[in-house]
Amino acid sequence: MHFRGINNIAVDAKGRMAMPARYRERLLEGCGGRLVVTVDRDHCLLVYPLPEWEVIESKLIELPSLNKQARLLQRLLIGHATELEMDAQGRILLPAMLRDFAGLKKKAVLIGQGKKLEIWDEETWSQSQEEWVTSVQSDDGELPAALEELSL
Amino acid sequence: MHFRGINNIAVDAKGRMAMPARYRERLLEGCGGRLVVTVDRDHCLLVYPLPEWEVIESKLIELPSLNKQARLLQRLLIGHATELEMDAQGRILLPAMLRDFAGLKKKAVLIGQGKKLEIWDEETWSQSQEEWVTSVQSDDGELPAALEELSL
DNA sequence: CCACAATTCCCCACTTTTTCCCACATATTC
DNA sequence: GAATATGTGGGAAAAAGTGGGGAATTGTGG
Repeated sequence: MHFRGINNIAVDAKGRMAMPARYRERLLEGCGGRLVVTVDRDHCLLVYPLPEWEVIESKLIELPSLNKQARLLQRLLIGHATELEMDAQGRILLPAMLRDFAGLKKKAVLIGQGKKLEIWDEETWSQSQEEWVTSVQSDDGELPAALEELSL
Repeated sequence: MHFRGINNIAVDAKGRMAMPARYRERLLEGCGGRLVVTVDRDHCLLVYPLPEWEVIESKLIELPSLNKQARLLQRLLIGHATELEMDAQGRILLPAMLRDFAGLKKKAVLIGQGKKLEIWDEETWSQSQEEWVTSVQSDDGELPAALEELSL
């Protein structure tokens, strides 16, 4: 019951993007099509089903307010969080401000990431992708313990 | 209940490939023909029976979201993981994006690797294979502990 | 409070992709 | 060599993706 996989999507002139059909039924059942979009440090957008988001939001709010990193995270994530719904065609309208943040142009990419979805500008995604493929295998020195033990 | 051995397979114009007959019955019994394909850093594709994949996926999701290496792995593996089923002829349709990633052309190679299968472009495979035969025996200096104790 | 502008929403129509099915070719087995 | 199983290709129906017009709503300024 997790999001996974990659989809090419088009963002039209009005800032709408069609949710892939395979996700729609699940989104309607799971949360009545109510979603929350916010931003990520890596300059992509995050899409959560509303109930999932609320869990994350309360975790964020609980963070110590005197910690600078925590405040930054709160402003970034909670500050940009926008609730929106799918229209009758299964599309969502991304607010202009969030589109700008992620540098979204016409072509975008939607990535399933477990509890959430990520939206990337296509160009940004493919560039980052190449870097990752090489960087993941190169610096094996700094891997956290959990990663070292991972068996695929 | 492990996959092993190597098969030459053809990828047709629509991106379909026939699963070797000896695997089909097992795949239907084990997971109702439900498979997950994702990518590997070595530019090949990995095919898991759905239940096997879900184990790996949950491990990945549990990794700390603030760790950069973890995020890269998540985006690479979960981000490309696509669920698919065999059709009536025992074929699977590989998404265009994954075919591109692995550089798949008409001729490919399917390799049993225990819990999973690997799909390689034939040319890439034969090239890599030669390199490995030489490189595996050369760098015995940096083996992790588990490898040092391995008795073949 | 009204008028105007901008944005959002809803609907329709078109294009592209995916899916399903059938048919044939090739290989294996008896 | 016939019969079964496997591999391969392609066509057509269905579904999904895409774009745009116009109504409705919101917001702004006079």
